[in-house]
Amino acid sequence: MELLKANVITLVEAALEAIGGDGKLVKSVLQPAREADQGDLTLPCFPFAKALRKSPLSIAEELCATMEPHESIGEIHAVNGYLNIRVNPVWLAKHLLSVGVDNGMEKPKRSVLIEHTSANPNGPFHVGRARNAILGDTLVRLHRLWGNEVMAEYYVDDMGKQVAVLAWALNALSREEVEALLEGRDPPNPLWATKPDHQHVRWYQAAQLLRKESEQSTEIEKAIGALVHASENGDEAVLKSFEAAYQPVLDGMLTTLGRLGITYDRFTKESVFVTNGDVASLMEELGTLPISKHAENGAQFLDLGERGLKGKTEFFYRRGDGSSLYATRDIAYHRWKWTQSNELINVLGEDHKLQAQQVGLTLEELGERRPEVMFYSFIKLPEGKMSTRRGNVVFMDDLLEEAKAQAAAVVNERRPDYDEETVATIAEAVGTSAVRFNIVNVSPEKGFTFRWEDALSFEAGSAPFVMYSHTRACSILRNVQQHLGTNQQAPEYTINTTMPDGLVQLLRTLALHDDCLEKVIREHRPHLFAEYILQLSNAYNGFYRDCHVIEGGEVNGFYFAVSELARQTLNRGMEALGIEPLETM
RNA sequence: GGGCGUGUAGCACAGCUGGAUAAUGCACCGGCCUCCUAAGCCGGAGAUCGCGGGUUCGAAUCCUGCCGCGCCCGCCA
Repeated sequence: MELLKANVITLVEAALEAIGGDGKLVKSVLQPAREADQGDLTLPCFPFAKALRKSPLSIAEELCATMEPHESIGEIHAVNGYLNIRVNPVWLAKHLLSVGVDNGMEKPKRSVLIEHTSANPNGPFHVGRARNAILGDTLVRLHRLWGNEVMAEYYVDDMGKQVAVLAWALNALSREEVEALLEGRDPPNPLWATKPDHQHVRWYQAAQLLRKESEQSTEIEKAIGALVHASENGDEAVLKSFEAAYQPVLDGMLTTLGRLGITYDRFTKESVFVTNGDVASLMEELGTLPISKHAENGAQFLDLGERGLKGKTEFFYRRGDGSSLYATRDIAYHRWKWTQSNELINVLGEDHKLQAQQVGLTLEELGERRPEVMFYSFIKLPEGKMSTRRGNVVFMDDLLEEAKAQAAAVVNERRPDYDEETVATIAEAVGTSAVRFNIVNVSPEKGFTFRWEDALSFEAGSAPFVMYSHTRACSILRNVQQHLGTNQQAPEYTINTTMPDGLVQLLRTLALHDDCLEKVIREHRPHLFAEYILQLSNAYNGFYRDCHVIEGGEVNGFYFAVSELARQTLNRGMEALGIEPLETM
């Protein structure tokens, strides 16, 4: 609890000095207590034992006796060599109700460019791709909650082989040919008959089949190769035809993402850096670097082994035919990004680790900084890796439909009096929130296996659990407003000196909000904030159990103020996690 | 073969800038709706923290060796 630490650290330092210790050590040793019943802060006294020639137990006891009192300190105890400090709930309540959950840390306003999703626009969004978008969007929202200015950017790969395949197929194959080729596969879900991503992907899949298995595969490969080559040389007609091919697909993907509340501030096309000459001049500049070398056929690479890269150290940035590679364009893109913002964060799959390192090292070689990267592991199905080709994918559109249907069943069961429209609204919010939460809730670097029963769990530890706590707080607000009638003035209150356990726990949890958010922003680990919001909901439920805001026809002003602070904090936190804060459910 | 990551209760997952009794959810056992929404609350049971060594007053956490799993090691994107 940074708030308490800031208030008591000088007292602890003074106490340690008074018994002959080095006060400067306190700063690094004084830490949040591990268990809530130990207190809020703890000072393990073991590190001081040697210098003071005393046992940690007696040091803790001496410190306990020496410490000056402070209004922020509720209790202080020496236990087993630890000095445990518990916050004074009255002081904490006063602080929280006057300045809010702000813990007093400095928050210099930063401007951050976060690039995420950036999926190839060649087919519908599937759950495997979703981790990037959900983590990225959550990171964007968390930064905004912290007060940073954020640009959320989608880098559109509009000139690679994948787009070329799509463009070629849409041009060369008729609907009948496509359907004939795909016969025997799962037919497309009729629900998405008008969604272009689900439609156009059929052409892409048919083309992939032809490339692999047909007799004309070499000619097809040649045709596609020519398109790729033309696009890399900035051929405007080809780039236009690419755009015509991918844009409807991208739009379809964005519709799906929009349903999850994921939006972007800007789309930047890869081809821009080819057509505007940035890539060409970049390659010139790279060629002047001392670590740049030539291959036999004229291709060029940097030898990054000299910069500490292990394993394969040659990083090719120019092909033998003089054209650029994806990574080259990525470097040009990053140079441009540095002109847009002074802080860059990329959300990338673990398969991009090597390339991110190559790009990062190259940027440093050019005198730029390397961007920060949040890596995540892939989502797989219980049956194994997700693959469009083998047909074991879960499309996000299907998942969201299923989530909504299951949520609707729960609502119908629990609230039989709700009308159809209300049920639909709640079900949509619960479904999408549950899906998002299921994914942000686990640490990104951990492998993730998608399971329907987990994604659609509506119990404790899920988004609906959080949503439910929030609706309770909303319900209290409504009841209080009704109680106050036309006089909407919030009731006066004094802070009780004795507080039920649930209330104290809620106050302590609220006090941790900024500590957690600060860490999450610093380390790019959104799941920690998800865990915090779960804790906060749990704490609110405890408060709800112990403290009746309206009792005997009277509104308890103090309880109401705490309930409102919790409601607002929950609400903002939910927004930051992409959980829809419903008022009733 | 090399690099990076990961391994914690039946399942899932937190903790990993070293600190006390390893947190949480699911599943399991028991209790709570004349009282602000029971999608909730309270209690119980369940863990050789992958295995072996080392550093330390103290190791799930740091170092090291082994084992399992994932990803990467294209003049692809």
